[in-house]
Amino acid sequence: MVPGAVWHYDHAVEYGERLVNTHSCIISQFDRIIDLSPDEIGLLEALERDPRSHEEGKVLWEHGAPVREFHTLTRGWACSMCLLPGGERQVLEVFLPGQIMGLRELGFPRTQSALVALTEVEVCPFPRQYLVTLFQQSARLAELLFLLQTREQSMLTERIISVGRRPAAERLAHFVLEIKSRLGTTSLSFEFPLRQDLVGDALGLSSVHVSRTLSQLREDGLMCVSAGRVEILDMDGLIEFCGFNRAYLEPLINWPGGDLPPDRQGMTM
Amino acid sequence: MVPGAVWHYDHAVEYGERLVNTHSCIISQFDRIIDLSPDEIGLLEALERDPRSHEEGKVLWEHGAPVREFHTLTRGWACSMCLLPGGERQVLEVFLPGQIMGLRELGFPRTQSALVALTEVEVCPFPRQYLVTLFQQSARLAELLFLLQTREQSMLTERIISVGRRPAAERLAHFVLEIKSRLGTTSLSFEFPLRQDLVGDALGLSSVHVSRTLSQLREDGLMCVSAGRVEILDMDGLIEFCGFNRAYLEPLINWPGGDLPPDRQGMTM
DNA sequence: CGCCATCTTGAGGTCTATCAATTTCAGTGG
DNA sequence: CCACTGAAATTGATAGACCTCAAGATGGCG
Repeated sequence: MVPGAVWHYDHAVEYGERLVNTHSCIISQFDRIIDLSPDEIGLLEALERDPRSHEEGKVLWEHGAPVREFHTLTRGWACSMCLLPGGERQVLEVFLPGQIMGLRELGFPRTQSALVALTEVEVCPFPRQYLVTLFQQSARLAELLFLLQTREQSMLTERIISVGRRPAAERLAHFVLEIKSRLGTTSLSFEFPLRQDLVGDALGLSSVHVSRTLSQLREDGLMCVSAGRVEILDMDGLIEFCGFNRAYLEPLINWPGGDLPPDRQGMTM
Repeated sequence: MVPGAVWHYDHAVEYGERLVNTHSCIISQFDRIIDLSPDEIGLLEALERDPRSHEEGKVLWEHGAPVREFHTLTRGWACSMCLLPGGERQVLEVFLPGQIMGLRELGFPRTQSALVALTEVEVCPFPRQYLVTLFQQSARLAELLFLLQTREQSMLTERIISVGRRPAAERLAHFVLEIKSRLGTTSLSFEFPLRQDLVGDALGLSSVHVSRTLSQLREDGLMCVSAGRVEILDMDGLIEFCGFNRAYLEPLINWPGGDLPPDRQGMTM
């Protein structure tokens, strides 16, 4: 980490259950992957220069809208979703603070999915063209964005595995463990503001079956999801139960810092 | 297109049913998205300098192997897949000629999935480090790679929609139409060298159910999949039936060529 | 001709969806 | 403080989609 950049990080405050940096949510995410120069930090700061609040349910863009801007998420939860002709929904991505939302849309003239706030959120819009600027001004940031997208992609492939091949209970367990891992919390109890119908739409299940299956997981002493919170009752049991391996959430640290790290792909949390 | 680059394209030959460029498979793909300079073409040519043939079934890398190199696919079909503890498989991506395989792995020290040849293939390996070089030497190529990844990502999200919310018949129809669109063939009959168990593993179905459902689609006069070929019997009917919209396969043309194109997101093929 | 992989077909069972009724609970106003 | 309200969650009953197991058909290939 660059010494001159330290001041960016020293105002972190306990915010709910997550350590949120008052200056830059994005940078603290990125900086875990590569060491950022002051110039690079300057470029990234432009990504969250314009904070705006929206209430739960706000549609930041519709499916099929022209792709004009992206948003960084600095507070709250959001998701991308599609509506099918028959009225079914499919949730594609769940966004947590520190993420840039909508990078996937960059390659298209019109959005491939809707973007919706799941809680009250704070987002910072920035124009599409700024990303092009960023690519031109810093090859390392281009790499960084690319790496972040590989992580997004791995979350999508892991979802395909869940929906394609895991039974409902394992799907739910895996989903919750992914969220926990992404939140970076070590606590066995954390906020989880997703309603059951939304979880169902993320995992290809009906809300009724989500309810039943969560009851089952509770009776089995694995986890308890209710009232906007998750309580992990048996961490090891859960990991074992759904075969969770957090490797797919861990892009390279200090890239491209040379050698491959030793095999860290354990089942540990 | 740059005049000096024309010679790269004038040796295209009819190869089976697809137009394959004898000089560079990759470049002809990329060049549809942005105009490439001679320098950029030179950089890209390094990606297919070292062609090698492999037989059907060859494992190019195992799940969990160190990420040391990527492969461009210049002939044949391949796929990425995961094996689950219970022995189930999930096919994640199907690769066709002209694609760089494994970019998704760049962000990780070890591969997140296996890479397997589905037919006899010709692939060109190149070292991981070369991508970093490429990012440093050309911001436009970095952008281009990023755009290609947004397309990969959209194929993954579309698969999530299929597996999560579409019944088996629509899943199969959508999958076949995606392949047809990606092959770029206008013919209603084309090669399709995927066995039914593999299709099932891509779509979260059992091979038995794939067989039954394909029979159904044949009886309904929509399409006929057999003996390594697809015959589309009723193109409009198929598109209507599964709600196929090829927009997610069409990244920006001549990016960043300025204005957004008019709404091309029709249901046309 | 026989062998093997692949595909097909049948029967029965499991998982999940759907529909509908009930409960819970936070918010609201009397 | 308590009834009223509406969204969300739970529960029960039934139906349907898909899976598994197993037997038979098909077709390429030595």
